[in-house]
Amino acid sequence: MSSSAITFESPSKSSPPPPPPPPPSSTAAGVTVSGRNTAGVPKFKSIHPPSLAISTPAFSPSSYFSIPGAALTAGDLLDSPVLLSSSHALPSPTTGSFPFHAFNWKPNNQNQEQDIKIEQNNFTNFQFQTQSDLLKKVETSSDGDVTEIVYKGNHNHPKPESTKRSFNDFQDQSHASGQWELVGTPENSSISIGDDEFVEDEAQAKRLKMEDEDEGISMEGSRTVREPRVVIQTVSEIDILDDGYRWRKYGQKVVKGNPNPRSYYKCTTPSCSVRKHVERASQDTRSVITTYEGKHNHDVPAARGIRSSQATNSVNNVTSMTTNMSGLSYQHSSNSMFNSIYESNLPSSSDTKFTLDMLHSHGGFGFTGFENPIQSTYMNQQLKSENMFSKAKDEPQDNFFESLLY
DNA sequence: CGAATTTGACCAGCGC
DNA sequence: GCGCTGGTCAAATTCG
Repeated sequence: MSSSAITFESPSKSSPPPPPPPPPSSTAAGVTVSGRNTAGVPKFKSIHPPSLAISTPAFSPSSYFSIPGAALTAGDLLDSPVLLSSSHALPSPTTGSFPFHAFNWKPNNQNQEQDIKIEQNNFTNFQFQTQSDLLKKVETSSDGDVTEIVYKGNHNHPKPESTKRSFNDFQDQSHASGQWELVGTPENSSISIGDDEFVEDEAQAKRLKMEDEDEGISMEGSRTVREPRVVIQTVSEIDILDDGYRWRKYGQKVVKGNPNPRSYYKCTTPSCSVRKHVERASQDTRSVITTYEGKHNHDVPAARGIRSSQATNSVNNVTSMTTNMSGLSYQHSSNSMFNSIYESNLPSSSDTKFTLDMLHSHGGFGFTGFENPIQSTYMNQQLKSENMFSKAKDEPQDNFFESLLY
């Protein structure tokens, strides 16, 4: 497999409330996975996960997206947990899946679902298409594979209103926000998506960057093979955000650059090697950074003490709530996020549908540990506002959201 | 009493 | 080689 690294640079956050001023090095806020830089583009220094509350404009002024290194093939991208985001490509708060209405895998905007499927088999026509006048630079290898895509410049129009405001509204209501990022499998492409809401957390960002650079090295040199990794940063008063799985704490360590200890957890399911570690951001103790590593080889454990009918009702309730708050519809088709379809109602591409199951089926984004974290943390944040989240730590396996999975 | 947590020790990778 | 650091192990302890 050809190695590739995706560097994704998002603009400074443009949504209210204005974030604290980012450090100078973050004038073009964003993330880097490979640690590479592109001439003419300021090298950003750290990962800036977007708000889970989707207040994040992933793309806008000086958006930057590059795929340096070797050719990017369908397998490269789709065999990785890469999810590309634009200003509209926001993860579903309930599914963790992404509307790809702003990120078009092919120039043809029609029938994107089909396009995505096609792209899984043939990625030679990969293009990044935005809705803005961005300067775009696409580099391809001799065999036609895209090796690098660089976007430079500024939007000459206001950021389209869409889910962002909805999510901001939602965020305001929930009094909680979150950030998440994806860090790909080392053998594949990787991407992080973020904004600079937490740029002030330099120590954390630096550490994350270092980790991501490691990923980049491993990607290009196959130095190490690591499990797919997903980093989720959320604002929460509690450390342990229930993701539906059962975890056993096996260690705790204070790591450099963060006075807050990092806790290490293993999935308690036999033969499942998924691990995660949780820590609070060094300079923003409200932020909980959860890093998942590995891939669950099992379904979410059955909730204790809840009946399926109750769970069903819960699903309906939360789905409805999310829909109303975000303006996005959500179809819950099974207990797996990857079987869910996230459908955007945005006018820009009302017909966009994207199922992570597509990726999952290719063993790429197959990071089942990710499906529930996104879902549960975001939803937990919603419930937090309703004081329904207070039990999460005390009863991490029995919480409301776990029941949603069944 | 089984499960989960705590915590010090140990190990491996890396830089100097 | 040595020290630093992150990650893991496992015995002891606590919890439900």
